Amino acid sequence: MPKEISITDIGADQSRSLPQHDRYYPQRIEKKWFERWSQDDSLYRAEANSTKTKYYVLEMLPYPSGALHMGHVRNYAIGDALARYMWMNDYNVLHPMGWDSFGLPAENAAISNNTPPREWTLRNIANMKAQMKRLGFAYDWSREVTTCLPDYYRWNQWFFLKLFEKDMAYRKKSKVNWCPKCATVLANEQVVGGRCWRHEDTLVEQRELEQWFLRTTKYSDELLGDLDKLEGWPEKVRTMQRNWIGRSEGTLVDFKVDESQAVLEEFQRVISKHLGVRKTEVALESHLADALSGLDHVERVMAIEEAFGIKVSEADAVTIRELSKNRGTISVFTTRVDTIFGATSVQLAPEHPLVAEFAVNDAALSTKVDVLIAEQRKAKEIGDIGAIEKHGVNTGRFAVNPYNGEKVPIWVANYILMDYGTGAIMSVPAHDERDYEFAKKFGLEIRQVIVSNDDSVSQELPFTPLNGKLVNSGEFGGLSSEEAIKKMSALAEKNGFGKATVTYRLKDWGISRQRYWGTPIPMLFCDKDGIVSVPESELPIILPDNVDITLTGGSPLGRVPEFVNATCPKCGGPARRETDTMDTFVDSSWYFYRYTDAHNDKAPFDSKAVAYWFPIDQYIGGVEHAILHLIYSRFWTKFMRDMGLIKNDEPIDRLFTQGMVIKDGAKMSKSLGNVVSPDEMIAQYGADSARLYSLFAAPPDRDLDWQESGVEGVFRFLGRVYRFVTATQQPPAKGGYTEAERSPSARNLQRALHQTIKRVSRDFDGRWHFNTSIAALMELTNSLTAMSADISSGNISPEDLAYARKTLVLLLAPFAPYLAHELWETLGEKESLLRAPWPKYDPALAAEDEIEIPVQINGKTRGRVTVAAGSSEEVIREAVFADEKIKSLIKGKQIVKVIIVPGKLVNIVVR
RNA sequence: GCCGGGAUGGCGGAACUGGCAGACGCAGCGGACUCAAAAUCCGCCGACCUUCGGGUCAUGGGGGUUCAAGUCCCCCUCCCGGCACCA
Repeated sequence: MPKEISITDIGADQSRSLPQHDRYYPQRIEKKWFERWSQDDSLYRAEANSTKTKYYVLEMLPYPSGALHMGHVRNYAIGDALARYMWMNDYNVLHPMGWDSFGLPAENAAISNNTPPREWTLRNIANMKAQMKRLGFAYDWSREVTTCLPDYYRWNQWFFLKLFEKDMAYRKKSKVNWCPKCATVLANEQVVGGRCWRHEDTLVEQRELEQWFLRTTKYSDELLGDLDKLEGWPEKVRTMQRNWIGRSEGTLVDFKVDESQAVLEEFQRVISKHLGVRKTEVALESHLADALSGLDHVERVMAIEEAFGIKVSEADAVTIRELSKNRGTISVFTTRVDTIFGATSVQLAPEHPLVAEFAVNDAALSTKVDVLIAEQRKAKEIGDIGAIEKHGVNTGRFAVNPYNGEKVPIWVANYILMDYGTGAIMSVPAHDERDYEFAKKFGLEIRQVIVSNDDSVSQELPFTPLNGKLVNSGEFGGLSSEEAIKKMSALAEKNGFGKATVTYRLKDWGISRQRYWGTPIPMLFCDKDGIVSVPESELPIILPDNVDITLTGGSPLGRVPEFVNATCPKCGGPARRETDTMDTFVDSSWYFYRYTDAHNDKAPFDSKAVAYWFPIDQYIGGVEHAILHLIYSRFWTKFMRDMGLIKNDEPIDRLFTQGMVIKDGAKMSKSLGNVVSPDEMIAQYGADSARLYSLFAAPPDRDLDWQESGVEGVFRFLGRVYRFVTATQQPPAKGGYTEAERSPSARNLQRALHQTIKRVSRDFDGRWHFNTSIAALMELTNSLTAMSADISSGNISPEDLAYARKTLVLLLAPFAPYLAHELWETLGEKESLLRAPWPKYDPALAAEDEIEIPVQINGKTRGRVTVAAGSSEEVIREAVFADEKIKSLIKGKQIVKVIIVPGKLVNIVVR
């Protein structure tokens, strides 16, 4: 059963044993309100049919690892403060929470503790939910989403069927990333520097597997273009997504493979063998070579036999036939087609299919290519493909540059990537640094075809800028690079040897996982009908319990015959179920839509509910999801829109990424042993202090350096607030104050309150620097405490004091809800604090009566004068020149200039 | 290499649009209360000089713009994060 946090455990605090009436005693207060909220949390619920403006605030749902850590507390404290602030500003707030509860840790726990994943996960959820409640987070639990339960994952399956229907999900055999520790495939997004995103020490391997893919690339352009619209997102995240999508405009150019040279060489070999001389001694006269190139291979063999009086063996004839085959074209992708007259070779990735063909009859080439492949793999494994030294092999074949008919050698090189572009490039050493380096090393020709328009610019090779003009480029000579790119692309398209195109780094999303604890993919394999989808009416395909989990031997579900064996819905014959499960990022790609209608069993959600709540007004979470979750969920949104299910193009209007929680210079982690448990914090200082400190110690977007002693500080602050509200003496009633009659002390009080209202509200509405909001509340509390003499002497009316107490409590409510609720009740307020109106800022009351203006002489502060607020330049000038100190300082000097910034400062420039 | 973010006291951090650098908090020092401690309250708290009035220097380094620069411009160093032989 779930282990609820025992509240009585928490209250045991022996060191502080003073009478409780004048002491802040969080354990007592928090216990009381915890119990009340446990009985009734209806105020945390979003309202149905509300006339208020909606506000959807969401924190990223956690993986139920077992217990909350301070990073969670910080994340949720930010969201909770915002939710409470919006409630107090009369919005209809949706603030839900759920569990991203499929995933590998549950399987690992199953193996090491012999606990079924389901049980382990649900127990963790119960524990973490109790912690969240203990921390006082105001979630609408009636909408809780748990992704590992069938009422949720059935809709993953439903979506998969829709994706399959629309040809947005497909099955393909391909090279995939494999993490040996996870014993499963990883998406490209889950590989970080060649290593598994979960296992920093584990290198990802490449395996060839049949996988389900989602066509994320269909939305490449939209995913990229719409980033410009997401103005409420951090620039950093948008940039990371732009880089990830990696759009680049360029030109595809087809180079025809020319075999005549290789054929000639083969003839040389054959002839030299027969004549018993070295290959180089066989001179093929050029006319013969030309003649050969026009013949088919049989005619070639006959021609050679006749000319040299030899008999070509059957085996050699076969080789010649192979070499004579037209091997088609090599398509290269380039962003600089303007440099193509400088292309002096074509370079293929070692794993390019053509390379294997070339190597079939060339053992030497094959061996060399294997070395290149090995080098490339190794580099990928270290995670630094740039670190390997450039290496290449000449295939002896040639390709024809379609722009000038020139034959250039075809090489294979270890720095060419198969998975970008076409896996082949044209090499232009004069105008590309990498090609230059390669050409130098292997003695390839370097031919400059772009020159600078500007003589003052250094033209040292490689000359790469785009602002030159073409030379040695036939009909294109003299054009600027930009013009040339357009014209040359157009020519390629017209003549059918290429076209302008766009290439992306983004790949389709491989979602198959060879694991147990995930959503079963609702597909069947039938010997007769092939791949068949499960009929919608049969959903959900339930993930079976009692499965033997091991990390070897493929998908655990494959060992459950009751699961695997099914009936083909088309032919009624036997069929085999897909035993892979879905990537857990599928779960989190649309969970926030489910919150709008969490109990719908007819559809993933009601479109009307989504139309009302979406987009999410404010999403809050760690920057580590900048690519993964945030790109998948944008994709999912676009797909659902195209299905007609929703209207919004993007799921999230504003995104906030909070910093990490650091301790002793490192990210808090179990392995480093520097974790601070929220439970300990709560036990010692209370939930309010834990929350408040996580907001106070640093601006939310920066990393937070956790210092135990800092918590002590906010705890003391809460104690001062508690004492001010509960223990300050009620002043004697004088009654009948008008605004004009207010004592200076009372004016000061009003001013302090309204200045604080302004500062705290500003932080919520703008930049979210809650550390300064809390500092403002501390300053307010300090000045209220300092006014105690004024209060007890009756200089402040009971009404003003009551307003001060009430305002302080209201301003504190988003940050320290337990104490605020307690004090609110102490003040005799009947209305719920969560719906009490946020204090309104009155500029007139916040205004200063008098201000002190610093007076600088030549930019250095030398004195100050006090004038009425809002004084004109003239008044200030008079006050400054009447000041004795200033007078003596400028005596005998020539005044060059007097700068007066009303309300700010005065600067007198003297000589 | 490219992109994004940083660098301010012993520490975490303030300083909104160029206008008193160091708010607020921690730690430290001194004091009050107390038999004592805890708790609480008050004062001091960047460096150097000082005739105790004040003065000089200080926001990673160097230059510049300006009456005035932590803030704007140019150059450089270092740190964090992301991407990276992407053709």
